[in-house]
Amino acid sequence: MRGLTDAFTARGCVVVSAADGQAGLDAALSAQPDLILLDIMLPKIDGYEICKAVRSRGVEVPIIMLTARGQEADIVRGLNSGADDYVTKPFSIGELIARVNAFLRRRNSGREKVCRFGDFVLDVAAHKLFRNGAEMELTAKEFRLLAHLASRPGRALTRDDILDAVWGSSVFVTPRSIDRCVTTLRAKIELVPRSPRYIQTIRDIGYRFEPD
Amino acid sequence: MRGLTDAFTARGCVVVSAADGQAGLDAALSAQPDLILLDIMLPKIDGYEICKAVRSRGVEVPIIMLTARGQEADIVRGLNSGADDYVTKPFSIGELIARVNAFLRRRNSGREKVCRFGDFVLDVAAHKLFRNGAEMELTAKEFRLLAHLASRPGRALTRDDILDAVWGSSVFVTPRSIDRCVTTLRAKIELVPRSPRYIQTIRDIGYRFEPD
DNA sequence: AGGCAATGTTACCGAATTGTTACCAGATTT
DNA sequence: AAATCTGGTAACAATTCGGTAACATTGCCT
Repeated sequence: MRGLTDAFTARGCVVVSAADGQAGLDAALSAQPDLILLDIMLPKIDGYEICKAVRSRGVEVPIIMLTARGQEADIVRGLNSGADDYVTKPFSIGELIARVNAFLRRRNSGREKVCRFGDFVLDVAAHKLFRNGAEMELTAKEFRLLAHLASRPGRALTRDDILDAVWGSSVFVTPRSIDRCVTTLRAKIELVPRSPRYIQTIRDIGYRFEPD
Repeated sequence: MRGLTDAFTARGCVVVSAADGQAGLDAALSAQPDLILLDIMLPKIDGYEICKAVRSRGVEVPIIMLTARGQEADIVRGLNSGADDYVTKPFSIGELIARVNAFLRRRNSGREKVCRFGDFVLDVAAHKLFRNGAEMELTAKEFRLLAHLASRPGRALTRDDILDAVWGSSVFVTPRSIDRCVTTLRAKIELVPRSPRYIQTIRDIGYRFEPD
């Protein structure tokens, strides 16, 4: 669909297109797009299967299906295989763009890549932490730990959970390594490390990140 | 639209419906729904305005618009005023439900379970207990005990059962440890620990948690 | 190879939690 | 009514847990 590609590139999007189902699936998994437009009628693998395959890999990116068929059963089937929206041909480019925007807007407002707390800004993508606009030095472990805590604000995280996410499930380290990392991290971000405001310890459980 | 209300209540949803735009706007802001179905053609205020009004209050709940009009311009306008999806009449209930599910599925990933009783809120995910909004300090054992009791309200739990769930099947402790923990827990949450309202003892058996 | 920073490990300390024991009161039984 | 049983609870003891300093190790850079 050259027309679609042109329309979106003209709007400043970066478009990756694929000729058939298998190629599209590979592209979806490797290119990590912000949104997927998926035609149902495809050579080799049909759109429903692609959709399921993508979702089964844990990819949660919005998927909008495009199809000539307008039967209710198809729509239901499409949405149930993991699509988020469904547009039937013929559709106008304008409508499609509006729907795409609706998803992108949502994503941008909801899951921002930066995380704010107190007078800190944590930019995960850039791997940087700022306090009042000034960049702070964090070690790799400290950063990952902070990012993981901050990504689940207000939730109690067990030591195992943290170990898994920050150190990786395969490595073996003493659970005390967490404490040590927490100590150094607190020394950098907490005003009073002895009575932490952000990284709270839950005795016998683990830690909890408390924004603001 | 009685048909819609019935269809969703039948599927276990709690439905709040409103007769006109103003009422709907009020309801949307006060009821804090998980999703809004919004008819465009409404008396008093039209759907686009409602949509903008809801969004301008910072409410980010998914909004699906329902309309008889299928013109591209209307669709674009709807999505641009903050709607996430747009369904044109006539539509089938099945399709609508599928679309609703697509949004709710997306939402449900970060669902938190809290447990309310009296003027307490027990937030297991955050590992916190609140009384009238004020956080209370509980020790790990107390918290686990309370969470276990509260997760089986109104049921008689044997000492063995509690020992297993809270202390773990592998550890060996005197059954009296339960009593001690119950005592300290009651001291914190019961108004009159001597005649407990929530944690009742069943002689010769164990305890029972009585919500409200 | 040497130096340096980051990270993991161990040990010790203090504090808080938790288990145990003992004693008491009320209920139940004989 | 006395004996007995069960649970509440206070007091004490033991244990556990997390903070942190000191030391060891790893890996990288020159």
